[in-house]
Amino acid sequence: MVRLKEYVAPILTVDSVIFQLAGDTLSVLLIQRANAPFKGSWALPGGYNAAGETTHDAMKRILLAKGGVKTAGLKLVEQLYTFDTIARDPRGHAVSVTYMGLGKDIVPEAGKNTENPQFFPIDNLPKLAYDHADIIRYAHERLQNKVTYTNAVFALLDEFFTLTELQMAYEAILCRPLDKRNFRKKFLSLDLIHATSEMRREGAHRPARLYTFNKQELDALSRSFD
Amino acid sequence: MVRLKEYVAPILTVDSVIFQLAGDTLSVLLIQRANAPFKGSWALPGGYNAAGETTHDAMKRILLAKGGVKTAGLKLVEQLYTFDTIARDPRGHAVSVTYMGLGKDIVPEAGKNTENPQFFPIDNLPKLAYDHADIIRYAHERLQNKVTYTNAVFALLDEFFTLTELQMAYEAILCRPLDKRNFRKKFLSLDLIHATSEMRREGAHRPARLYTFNKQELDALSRSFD
DNA sequence: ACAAAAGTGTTAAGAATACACCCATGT
DNA sequence: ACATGGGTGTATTCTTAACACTTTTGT
Repeated sequence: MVRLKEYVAPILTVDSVIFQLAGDTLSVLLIQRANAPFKGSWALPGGYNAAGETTHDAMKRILLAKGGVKTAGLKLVEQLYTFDTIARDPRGHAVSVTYMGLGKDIVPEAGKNTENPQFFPIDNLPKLAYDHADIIRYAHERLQNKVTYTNAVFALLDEFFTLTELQMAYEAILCRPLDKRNFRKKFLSLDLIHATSEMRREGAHRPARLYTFNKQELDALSRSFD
Repeated sequence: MVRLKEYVAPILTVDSVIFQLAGDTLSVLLIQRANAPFKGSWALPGGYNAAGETTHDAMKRILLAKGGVKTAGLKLVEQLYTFDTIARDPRGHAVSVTYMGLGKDIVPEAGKNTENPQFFPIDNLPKLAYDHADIIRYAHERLQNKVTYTNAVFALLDEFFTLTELQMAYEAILCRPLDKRNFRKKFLSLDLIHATSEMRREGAHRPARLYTFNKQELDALSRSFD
């Protein structure tokens, strides 16, 4: 058993995978590291979690400082997994708690400590520092699962959206085409969304009805989608 | 941004939820705390994770030291979630990485530092220290999900088992009765198990055919069970 | 012969899949 | 009038759910 007097805690870090839809592709927020190690490399926004700060608070602080993104602008934040096989720091063993965040129209704002935050399409990522490519893959899988048994997509869409936008979101996340008629029939039968009286008209074609989610919070589906 | 020279890591701890089937009920390994805080209370086996040790190694070490259980005897170990809202330690903020372990016929062995490890039926737990009741609830939910989309039950059964035992395992985990004929039809159609030529005879009734899993490792189902 | 658990099939309802044309608008 | 994306229905297959009796053994 570890004696308390000898106890030295491992380094604790937090990394965030922030997703949003850019047009019809899923994209991830990356920063370009300002410091060693991996200085200049692209990486997930992450940093040290000091004593007295919850991992979620650390995530908020670091995301704003390095990524220029306010957590309040995310519609869903969820803890993913804790990775501890990486030697993140020259001082030794580090443990990284990872979070996934979802939002819409996120614009990273440059600040004193931001490290060139940019969104990259998930299927066209630059070479990444650490094991961040693995973390993103893990987050993507989690998101794919999440949208099949919950209403989590709401967090990637505007409050009001068309069924085509909804379908495009699913296609971007699941990386495969879906049948339009079946998609609509099924999704409407799930009782997660309802039509509004509003239409959106844009371009030389029939206007689209706008829908909205019954709840802007995470909700489990009665039966799994797709 | 945190200056490295000022950086003090939070305390890192690891807690394990070890499940096994006792007869036809799911049970959890608990220990009776030997030290403050919560001295004398029942709790999950858990302890400090020192620098230089992965959380998984810490879990193994602590489970053996306090719980008298060798991790090698578990058929499946999986990280659950990282909790950091608890004030586990008088010295301040602590972060706890939790693991779930599944096994069969686990017998905790008393040792120098074991703290009276015992299995308790999940529906009849004593009052627990910390937020451990929440952690167990979380683990149980995860297990319920896991057995519906993977072959994870294998880790709670012997290598050879009867279909009745398999069904009883599912009923214990899901906490509801299942239809015998539908259960067998469905499970056999999933291609996870196969019949052996062996039968088990016990008691004054027809002997039961023994089955075995095709793989003794985690495998995703083609379609979700139940 | 009886008690006890093992084993087995059918039907009906619901869900998933495959698939092609008309509609409303702007230019 | 035409180009563009929005919107809609049906038939088939597969999956789920409900349900009760016969078989094999030990005593």
